[in-house]
Amino acid sequence: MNGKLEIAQDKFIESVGKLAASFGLNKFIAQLYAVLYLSNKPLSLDDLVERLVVSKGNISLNIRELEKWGAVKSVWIKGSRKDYYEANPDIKKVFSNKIKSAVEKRIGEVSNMITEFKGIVDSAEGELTADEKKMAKIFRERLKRIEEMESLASKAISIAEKFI
Amino acid sequence: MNGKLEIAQDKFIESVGKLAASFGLNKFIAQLYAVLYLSNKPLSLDDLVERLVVSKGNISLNIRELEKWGAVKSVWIKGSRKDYYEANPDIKKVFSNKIKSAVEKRIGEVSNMITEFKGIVDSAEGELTADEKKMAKIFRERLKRIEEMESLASKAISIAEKFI
DNA sequence: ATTATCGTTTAAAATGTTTTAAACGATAGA
DNA sequence: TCTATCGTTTAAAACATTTTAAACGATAAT
Repeated sequence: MNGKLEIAQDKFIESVGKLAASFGLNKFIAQLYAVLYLSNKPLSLDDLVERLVVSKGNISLNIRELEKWGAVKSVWIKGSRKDYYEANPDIKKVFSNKIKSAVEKRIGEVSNMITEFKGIVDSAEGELTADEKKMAKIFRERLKRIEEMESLASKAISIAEKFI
Repeated sequence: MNGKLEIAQDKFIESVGKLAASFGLNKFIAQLYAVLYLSNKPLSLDDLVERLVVSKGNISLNIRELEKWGAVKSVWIKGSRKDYYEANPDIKKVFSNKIKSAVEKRIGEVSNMITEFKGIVDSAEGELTADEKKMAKIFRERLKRIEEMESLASKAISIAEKFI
């Protein structure tokens, strides 16, 4: 490959890694996707080892994670025993799917948390002093705000779906 | 405080920590906000040390981070030498501000990255073989997809602003 | 002026995460 | 059947982040 093209690509890969890290994601997994995303042909595990200079095990592990996200799929190449991988080129969809499922999962968790919290507070109501009743009231009011946010997030997801 | 209320609060704090961690954020900083968010009165550093059982330094450090985000502000209490803190109760705004600034920052970074990448690829154009020209073409096409996503994200932010 | 009480800083310890190297099982090819 | 080539697994090493404890400067109280 032409030197400049490789340099350009390396810069890209580096930036993608930093970007992922700044979001608290694993830097390497993003770089792995980046390599496949820029490739004009499916790549094998060994190709990726060579391109990224990391262990085979690492790639194996993270490729499967990318597959789970629908960001990468394996392709069969006639006459080769190796597995080949290619990136889902619809990066917009890859991103939005990931965000959507992440948000949905968390909305569920928050919902459970609130239910549990409310339940305990309600069950305590009978045994509370006047001051504690005030506190319980504050708890309920603050929980309501969280619930509002939750429903807003749900709405946001359904709106976003129409756009993407 | 009534035992059940404290248990309820502890569960809440625990869940908030897990939630934050699952987003790749610092678990403790979220728990710190949670304690203040549920409190009916401003709390001092020492109050927080007692409630969360962590070092003073840790709280000092993370409170300032929360202040940066506009999630917490310090309040002055007459007759006390201590600093007191209270949570911004508008949790919706705290969240959306944080998300907005995070996304905006990253859009800028991606934009720079693309510009740089494009520049290098273009500068190489003259010295490329036929195959490499094909590759450069693919790079440009893939970059265009990222740019589309970028502009979509910008649009999403401005739409979201009207809702929140 | 001296002491006590604050919040902050920081180097080191504790903890958590990622990466590797090596062993392994599965399967294709000889 | 035996060997070579795959991808996967996993325990340990490398690395990164978080937390602490102790020292510190600033300021209030005595």
